[in-house]
Amino acid sequence: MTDYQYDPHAIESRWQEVWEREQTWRVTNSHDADRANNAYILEMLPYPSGEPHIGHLKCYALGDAIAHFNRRLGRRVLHPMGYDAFGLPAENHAIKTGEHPRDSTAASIASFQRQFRSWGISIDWSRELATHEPSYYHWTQWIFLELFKAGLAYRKEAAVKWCPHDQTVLANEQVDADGRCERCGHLVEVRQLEQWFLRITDYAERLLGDLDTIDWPSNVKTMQRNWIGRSEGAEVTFRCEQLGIDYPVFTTRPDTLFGATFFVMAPEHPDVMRLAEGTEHEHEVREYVNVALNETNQERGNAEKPKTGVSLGRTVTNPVNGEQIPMYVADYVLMEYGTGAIMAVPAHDERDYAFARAFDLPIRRVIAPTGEEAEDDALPYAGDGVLVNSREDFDGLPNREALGAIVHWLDVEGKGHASVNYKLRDWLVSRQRYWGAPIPIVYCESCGAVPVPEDELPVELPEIDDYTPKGRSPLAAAEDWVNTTCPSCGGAGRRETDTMDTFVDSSWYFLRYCDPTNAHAAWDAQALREWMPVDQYIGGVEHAILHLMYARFFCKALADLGHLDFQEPFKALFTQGMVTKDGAKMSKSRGNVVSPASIVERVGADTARCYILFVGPPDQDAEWSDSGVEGVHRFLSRLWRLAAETAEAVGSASAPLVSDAGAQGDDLALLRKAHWAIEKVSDDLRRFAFNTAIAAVMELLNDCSRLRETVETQTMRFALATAGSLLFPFAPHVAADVYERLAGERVWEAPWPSADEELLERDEYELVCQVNGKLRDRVQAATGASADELKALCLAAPNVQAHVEGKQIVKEIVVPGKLVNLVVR
RNA sequence: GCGGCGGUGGCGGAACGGUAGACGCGGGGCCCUCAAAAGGCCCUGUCCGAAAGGGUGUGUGGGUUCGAAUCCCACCCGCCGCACCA
Repeated sequence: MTDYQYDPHAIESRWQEVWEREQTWRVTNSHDADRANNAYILEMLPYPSGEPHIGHLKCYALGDAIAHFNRRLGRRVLHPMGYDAFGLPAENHAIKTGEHPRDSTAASIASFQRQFRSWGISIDWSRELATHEPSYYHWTQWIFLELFKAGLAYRKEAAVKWCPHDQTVLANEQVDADGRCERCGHLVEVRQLEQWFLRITDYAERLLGDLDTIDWPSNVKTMQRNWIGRSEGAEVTFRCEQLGIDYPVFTTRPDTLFGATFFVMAPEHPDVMRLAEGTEHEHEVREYVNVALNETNQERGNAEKPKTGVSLGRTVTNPVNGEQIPMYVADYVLMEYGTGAIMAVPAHDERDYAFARAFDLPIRRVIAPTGEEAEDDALPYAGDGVLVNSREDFDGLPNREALGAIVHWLDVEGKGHASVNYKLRDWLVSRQRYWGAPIPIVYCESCGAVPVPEDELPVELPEIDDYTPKGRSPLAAAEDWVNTTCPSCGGAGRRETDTMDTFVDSSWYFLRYCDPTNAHAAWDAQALREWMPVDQYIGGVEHAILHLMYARFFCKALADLGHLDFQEPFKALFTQGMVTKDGAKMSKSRGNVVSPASIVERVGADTARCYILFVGPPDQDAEWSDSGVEGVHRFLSRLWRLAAETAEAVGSASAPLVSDAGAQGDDLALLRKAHWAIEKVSDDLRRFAFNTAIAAVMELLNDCSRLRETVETQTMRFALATAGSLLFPFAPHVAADVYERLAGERVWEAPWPSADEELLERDEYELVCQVNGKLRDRVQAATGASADELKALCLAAPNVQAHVEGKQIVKEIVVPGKLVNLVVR
């Protein structure tokens, strides 16, 4: 017999050439196709920087398994690939080296393409896109203008987060908890600047409610809910009589209104200086505000910090009782939440209590605990109870009831109304950077901000020499480009020089894949109907808030504008866990990076892909282990060798594969194992349990090895071909090779195998015999045996007798097909 | 503090309320070999025992059940997200 040696590189390049040449994974749009038989499987598109890392390998190995499984089930599968090519890293690289971002991005994209091919990912390359190409951002700009025309994109001056290092503004979501820039780690400052915003807050309620309609991991949904931060309460108006100004506040506790003893405004509140002006506090207030504004959010956000603030020397009227209560400015009140001003109820709020103690302000209890908590007379008291010290008609009411009654009363009096508040802020999308899609707006002295006409799109990025940010967009230096004519009046105009946040680019790319080469529109509605929404989206949990929220928002906004007929872009989401090494995230600084290229070089793509799926549940973090990789490599080697030897013994692979239920002995046992594996792998694939699916194929192969000498060649042929067929979604090259050798066919053209019921059924099984719930023996039982027969079998088992002897059987549990449990005393 | 997820051998991890530890790694023994590599076979939670077998064992303590890693209650620990959000 020939001495066979598994050679992954030869096998992998051979099959990759076939797939390349025949464009095997290409799908066409077919208008009469049944949507239910189409599947859109999508992994988050990579940001092309340097080379792909292990996380990419995991993501695409995972998605590819799902894509292949769906194809083998007979579905038409859309499985495209693209690149999120705009962004700061390429631009920072350009600042450092002078290399055009387009060139460094192109080099990185080429590296990603090479590696995706070398991994054998089943991509429809005809739909490939990159967000920095004018043919793509043409439509990013078009979407922006659609939003602009609908009033969903607007410009306003606002206190914005500014990164002094990157010299650009950031979205709230791009500032981390320490108040640092997510990209470069520098402390972020607050600046008042004119910026472009997208009105995502209009969609807060729908973004929240529709979470219930999608099949997403609960932790991602929770993160989105937290981020949207909905709270119910009331907006209540407090009037400053001295200046004749109304100050609405948002409160979730209108039931405590009678306990409001002072009023606090955020340092950023535009009226703070006006209020203090001319009072003896003016100077002190000015100093306090200056200090507060220079503090980081983290400093201000520290709950342990003693409360600070300054009196404004004014009062407002508490609308429920007409009391004049003093006004303060304090940094514990945030401008971005609610109205930037609060009513303070020290008796029932910890922060207000701390402030009241520090400033010696009155504390009035308006809720008294009842029942078990009646003993609790400590303040502040945030629990429920009955109203006291309020008004006769409210006193004595349970506070939850009083809340509604008070809001109703305020409404009637015109002093307030029920209200819902959200933490979610509008999305700041303008960036003072070069490497992004230009915002297609022209400013005109007489017409204002004018959209660039559709037939002039795309507004292409001009060539510039200096990418260094100087507090304004580098695009401003391209004078020829900036100076243009107003599309509206034909007079002199200046182009918007800011570019869009790259999250705008990635908020709609999944739509473009459906119709990627359309030169006349972003997409054709019919093309979208064939594929959208995405059946299965796959990516890292780090995008739980930003990307996934923005994409949902785009979908809803575009649907409202009549461009889409669905509300949610991603029906199902799967978030993969990280790949760690030595217990930590891989990073260059730690020096624990494992490059996919080096693994593929050493053991081949099939082993790399299989290992990363085998190591554990894909949604959990996985520790990289070189010896674990070797184990998987041994498994694939054994499979391939045994298949090659068996193929040689069979001679011709053209005969049909047979699994005859009439087989006997070891042949029957091996066939059964094969059918068991079919059942197991199919089931596991449906629930993304790739690790146990691969383990099942390993078990099948172990049986093949063990029974190699004793079974018929045709039995072995069937078992090994089945192993190859089942392994195809995970290790496509070696699986295709094995299957071709044994079955003479292309495995991806063969339907997914189905288990033979007759072979799954056994005429005998191992009956577990328990006494008092403890395993005491196992005996062979016939499949159809009655409960009485099973009980008798169990009683006859020697080790059962030993434990039943001399005792009384008080209960018998018989689970046919499983076990008998005898309860004795 | 609030919310989510998790805790099983030396390690990664399996287990519809029904044989805990599949599969893989690591470890041990053996075969093949002049030798090694590669490959193959067997053993491998723990304690008692020569073995048969028995005890014990899924973070801790209770509970439900004939039977609990799994369900319920309380707690401990770890990870992730949010957090002066009015």
